[in-house]
Amino acid sequence: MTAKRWFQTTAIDYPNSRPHIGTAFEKLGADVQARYRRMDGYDVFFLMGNDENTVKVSKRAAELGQDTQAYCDDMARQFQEVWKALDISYDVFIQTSSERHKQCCRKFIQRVYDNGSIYKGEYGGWYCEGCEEFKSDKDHKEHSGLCPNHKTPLVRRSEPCYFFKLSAFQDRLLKFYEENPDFIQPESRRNEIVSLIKTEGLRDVNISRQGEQWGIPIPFDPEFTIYVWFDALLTYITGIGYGDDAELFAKYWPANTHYIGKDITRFHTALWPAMLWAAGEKAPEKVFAHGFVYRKNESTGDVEKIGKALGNVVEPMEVISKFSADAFRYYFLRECPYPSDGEFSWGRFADVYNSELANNLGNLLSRAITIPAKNYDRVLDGTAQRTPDAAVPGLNLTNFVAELRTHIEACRYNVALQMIVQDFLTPTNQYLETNAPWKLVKTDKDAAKKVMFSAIQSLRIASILLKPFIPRSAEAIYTSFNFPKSWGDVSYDDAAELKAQPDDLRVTAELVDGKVKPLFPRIA
RNA sequence: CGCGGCGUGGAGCAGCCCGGUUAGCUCGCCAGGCUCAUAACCUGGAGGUCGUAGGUUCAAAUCCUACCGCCGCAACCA
Repeated sequence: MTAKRWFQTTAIDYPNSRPHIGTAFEKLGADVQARYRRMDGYDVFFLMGNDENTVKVSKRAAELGQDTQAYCDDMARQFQEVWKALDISYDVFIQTSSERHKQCCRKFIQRVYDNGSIYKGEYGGWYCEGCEEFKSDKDHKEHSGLCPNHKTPLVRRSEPCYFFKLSAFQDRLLKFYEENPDFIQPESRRNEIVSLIKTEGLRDVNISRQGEQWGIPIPFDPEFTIYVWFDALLTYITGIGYGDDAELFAKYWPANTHYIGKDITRFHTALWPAMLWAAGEKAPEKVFAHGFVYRKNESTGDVEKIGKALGNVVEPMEVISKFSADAFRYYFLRECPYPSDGEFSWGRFADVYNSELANNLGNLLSRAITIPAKNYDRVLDGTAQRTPDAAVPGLNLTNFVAELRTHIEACRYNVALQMIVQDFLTPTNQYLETNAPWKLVKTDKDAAKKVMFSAIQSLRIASILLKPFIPRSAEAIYTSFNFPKSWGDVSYDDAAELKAQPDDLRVTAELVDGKVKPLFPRIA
């Protein structure tokens, strides 16, 4: 019984440098979706990986005097170390240099060849004899026909190669976009691709390289290797058993969503479906192109693209080790809209962290734990079997959760988090302020108890709503009290109603001298 | 005329598609309250000719036109 399955992927990364915060942003957004779907009972398969069969990678390894495979394996280890530190809940991590991937690739390309969508031709381009490689038309234009490295004239050169008949799929693609308006998300990206294809059209693409040692040899002509893009996209199906596990493949394909960066939208929305069709497979259901994270230069105020050239790379580990994985997750998910672009600066990071995580959420938890601990010896007796009053009475919880779901499913994580904070957590703090249980307890201990019972119910709901975003902290909140349902089983629907529980509500959090350890210590 | 996005109080954003109460939110700033809590929390306040110029309309941040400025993509930069 697999009523609901959910197969999602992120783009696979070039391992020629360690992941930076922009790379992590993509994985984060995908991870929230995976966690959210799991809470909803989906059988989730989340695939990630590294794209290793490129000349750049073998060159980088050579620079370091390392064996290419050993270099790739080490980078794969380092990437996964970062993803694990960020609590990215992937199920499988594919290295394209793995033998399994290569074998499945060969099967795929052979099938496309047999189906007549690959032909041999000549590729012409601007070649630098010093670099021994082709330069792009852009390089040619920008450097007035000279090699950017050698400053020598580029020469026109052509060599035999294999082309994929992408142009043959143009009409089918346009029709597909029309019939599946959600295929490319967000909408702005869809418009971009559609107009691009309509105005410029699609050309056949060179999918081979000649005379390379590193890469996957083409089965029907081993003199050539498969061009990285053709091979990289195939990760999405070789990772779920294409070519060697028909059952697994049938279960998960077509993918529900590919999460990618906006720069590679055309590969995923034009080349990829066409490749699949050429091999007799279905296109994926959706491609979500997220925005980029830029770096705000704190001294000049300029917004810069992240890159080694500018020396402004921030590594995820730098943030994680200084603060926490959840702090990292929260900042990017709350501050940077996934469908468009966002910015990072340490100053802004501290602002968001302090105001929302420390002051609003963290402090609320501290208040909710300390008052029962001090005045009721941790136990709110008489609350068993009773349904608490709403701490946020004006809010229709059912509608609220439904609206949050809509935002999460559309990857508007920033909007969802804003709603949780502004429409739920802040009002809960206001509720405490209005009812002042610390004062009320002196005159009416039972009334004060009811207030706390309601406030703590808000924390139960908030922790569930926050679970996909900041899993560890959400768990810490939930397990600070004896809520009956086990943390692993909670779903978003559990947040949609105020719930009674069999036992009296009790504070189970660990206390030191009657105090809780702050969930998010303020950044000074 | 390559494609796309953006320009709203000091900073960051929402609102615009489907024009109409005192233009909303977060941070910062100022004043007050509270003291359970992580110098946290709550209330109030100052601060905006909604890029510019026209147009449509009883009415425009919201629709139309032109212009200015910033940014991204342009088929191996997440």
